[in-house]
Amino acid sequence: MAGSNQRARRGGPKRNRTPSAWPMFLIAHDELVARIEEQLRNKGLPEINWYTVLWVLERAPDERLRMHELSEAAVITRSNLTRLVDRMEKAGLVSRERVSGDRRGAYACLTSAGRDMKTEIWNVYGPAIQEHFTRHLSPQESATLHDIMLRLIDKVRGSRS
Amino acid sequence: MAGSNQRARRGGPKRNRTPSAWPMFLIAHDELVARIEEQLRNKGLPEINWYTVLWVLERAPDERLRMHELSEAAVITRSNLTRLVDRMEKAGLVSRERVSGDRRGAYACLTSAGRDMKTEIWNVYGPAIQEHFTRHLSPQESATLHDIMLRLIDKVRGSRS
DNA sequence: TTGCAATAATTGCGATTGAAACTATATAGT
DNA sequence: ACTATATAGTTTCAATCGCAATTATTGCAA
Repeated sequence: MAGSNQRARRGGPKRNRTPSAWPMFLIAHDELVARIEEQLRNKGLPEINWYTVLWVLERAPDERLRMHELSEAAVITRSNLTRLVDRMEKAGLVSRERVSGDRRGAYACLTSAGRDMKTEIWNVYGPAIQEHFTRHLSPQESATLHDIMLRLIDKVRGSRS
Repeated sequence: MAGSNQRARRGGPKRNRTPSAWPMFLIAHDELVARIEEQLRNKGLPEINWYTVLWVLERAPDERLRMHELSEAAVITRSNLTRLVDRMEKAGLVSRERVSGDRRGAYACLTSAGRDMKTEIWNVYGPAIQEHFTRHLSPQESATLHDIMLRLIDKVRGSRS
């Protein structure tokens, strides 16, 4: 393999490797989520997952979804969703209802308190996203970021099945 | 407020809002991390945090760092780091040493088993990052993503102090 | 030198997570 | 109809997390 060196740089400055975006991606995620959840907590509001569940349910036909559908739509594992819905039910934001025709199943249904809470969370969450995320991106960058994330999601999902 | 409508679209198709990149960012993170940690687990290797700690320590002068420095460099809260180092110490990958001149302090020091483990993890982690992340980005996109994440980190940190 | 705020690290505790096991019901193949 | 297999949802258990409180030490200022 002698001679296979690409552009030997004897004694020259170190080659500039393109820095990997991966570690920055991890750090940005952790810090943004930590900061935004801190802001929610400071206002006595629950965590992001609660908002996600409420958001998904509000858009669902009849504002209700089977547990497994909600699990998939909200990207929360089955067992975590069971417990999350337990807590949210205890807080009166959702209710469970039986499914006619499939006695294994359960619906998670949005309550009106849940609808209100969704708004209340958004009043803090929305501006927080704006302040810490959207605000610092050009429309161009937002679009690129969106595309990239979508592609990564698509690929990683494809690699499982 | 009558007349304040911007571009009324009576009966036309819904307006195209630019989709927010935020939810995709959250989902991409969760799915990528879940998938990559699954691959690590499948080979009997520990989670990403362990790698981060080993990586940071290896680059530190004398392969050791004060707990609070390591905490900052690895972006792990103080209390979580204490317990993470407990586990890693139990596994023989790092050791704690007293600090001369400050009896409150402790160093976390990389052991040779830790150095080996870092390599072993990287042999799976590196390719996994490539497979699920880097591989799907053009060099251009990687650079953009890196810049954006760096900027977001910078801004969110500035907003705390 | 004494007292008081700041710093380093750890710990306690309740909440949340992940993975595997479990229960109940539904569906398919024979 | 009968067994096997798949699906829905929950539960268990151990591991991890976030936060506030705690312990020990240091540095500073009166």
